Order: sequence, then C-alpha cells, then structure tokens
Amino acid sequence: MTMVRNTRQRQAVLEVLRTTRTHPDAAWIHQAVRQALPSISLGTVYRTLDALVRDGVAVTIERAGQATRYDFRRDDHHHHAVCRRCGAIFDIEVRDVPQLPRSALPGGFQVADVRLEFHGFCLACQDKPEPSGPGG
Amino acid sequence: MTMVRNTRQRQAVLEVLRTTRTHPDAAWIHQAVRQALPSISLGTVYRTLDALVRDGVAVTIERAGQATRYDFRRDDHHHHAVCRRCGAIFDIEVRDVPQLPRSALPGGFQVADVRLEFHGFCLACQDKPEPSGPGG
DNA sequence: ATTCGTGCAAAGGGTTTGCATTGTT
DNA sequence: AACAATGCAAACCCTTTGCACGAAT
Repeated sequence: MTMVRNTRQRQAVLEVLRTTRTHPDAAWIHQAVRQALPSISLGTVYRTLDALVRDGVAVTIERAGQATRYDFRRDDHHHHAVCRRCGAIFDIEVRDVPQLPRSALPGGFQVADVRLEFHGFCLACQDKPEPSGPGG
Repeated sequence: MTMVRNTRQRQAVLEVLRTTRTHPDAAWIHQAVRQALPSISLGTVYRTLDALVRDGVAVTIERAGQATRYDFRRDDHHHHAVCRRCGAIFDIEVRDVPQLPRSALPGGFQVADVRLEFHGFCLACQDKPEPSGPGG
C-alpha cells in the first residue's frame, strides 16, 4: 500500500506552511524551510508540496507565468482575490459556496477542491500604468 | 491613448477562439490560426491572447505546470470543472455566482473576472492509478 | 534489509522579450 | 510619417526528472 514516510523534510515543509499566513511560492517556502533544515533541496520542497496538495492538506493558487502559490487548508472555508498586476492574494471569507449547483457537474465528477477566485486589481494597483507591451 | 490596431493576426486569433468550443492552449491556437495565416508566430499568438484577456474578451484556466487554456467569453456565464489527472475541462452553467458576497473583498478591489472552478477527477480518470512519484 | 525519499544538477516546457522589420492608422 | 504589431529566436523562469545515496520502516 501507499507508504508515506514521515521524514524531517516533510514535517519541516508542513510546519512552514502551517505557520505562514501569506500565500508563498515554492522558492519562498524553500528558503523558510532552510532555516530549520539547511540542506533541503528545492526539488524536495516541490515534491512535498505536490504530496500535500494531493492529500488535501494544501491548495494552490495558480497564475500563468507566475510561480504557483500555496495555501495551507484550514478549517475555515476561505477563498481568494488575486491582483492581476502585483500578484497580491487576499483571503475572502465565503460560506455560501457549498450551495453552488454541483448538480451541473459532469456525471461522476469527483470534486477535490472548489476554488472561487476574484481576479482583478487591488486598490494600490489601480492607478499604476499598464505594464504594457514591447515599447515599454 | 491606447491604440489597438486591427491586424490580420488579431482577427485570426479572435476568429479561432470564437469558433472553438473546447478550451485550447496557445500552441493549439497557434496551429489553428496558421491555417489561415501560415506565417503567424507563437509569440504573436501569446501577445494577442494576453490582449484579449486584458480586454475581457477571453478568460484563462490555469494549472501549475500545464499550458494555460483559453476560453472565449460568451454571454452565458459558465464556469469550469477541471480534471486533475487528464486536464479535461468541462463547462458548467452557474448563474448564482453574482450573488456571492463580494462585500468580503478587500477595499477598493476592482473585479475583472470571477472564476468558480471545481477541481477533481472526471469519471474516466477515477479508476486510473496515481501517476505517482520517482519510483514510477 | 527493503525501498521510499532526498540532493544534486541537468533537462524540460511554457511564456516572455529584444530587436529589426512590417504594416496600420 | 509615426509607431504599434510582428517574426524570429534566444532568454527566462518555474517545475520536473534521473540517478546514486541516505534514511525511515
């Protein structure tokens, strides 16, 4: 059967995730874990995070061309607002999501994670000029 | 001011998006557009898609390590179910999203796109074994 | 003792970007 | 004529992977 070993690396990554209230990416987590476990590699961090996501312990927030951000899944069911410009991620308390019409899901679809994401522009970024094309 | 030029490339990409009911990635769109405009480059496809997303004409579905999928935004407000294993994307009709508590958003946050995504496993993938770690 | 997990480093793949050129306005 | 958009190809960055070694069970 599946043997998930309780390694120091796994514990350390989980601990960092647990005690972090921001939404860090793998590199940030790697640096943080290094403080307790200097020799841990980035590859192991990725592998551990993958496992945590598979196990439902963590969820991801993904943006094209950006590093995946990880979020420890607490009992509160919160969701996210994501700033398109600066990438800031805000937690939003939403309790109504379970009411959403899952009946519309394709037959037999097994839901592992419901994501409600508001994408847009945070207050601080609304006045900033577009980080536009080649011209600059 | 913003000068969005109406180039052949832009029209062709838009046309492909408009007439495609699946959720293609940039490479697929590139190949499709090539049939009408053989010389178009992948870079231009990316730039055009970015612009269409900025303009709200298209939306993205993003998965870590996977190519971004694009979806032409029709008037119906549908959302997506994403299979974690095979990457299949299913459309879901959901009309209740506007009722969701935007009041919980951070002050001044300007919403450009509301995404409701059900991540999990489609029927066809539920029996498949895990594509697990290094061991195979 | 077994075998999964790790570290390392290279490879992989999607996306972006600089620059000269083309083509819209 | 002006300058945004394109094509090309290299660069970027995040993520994955092969392999030999180390460590948990």
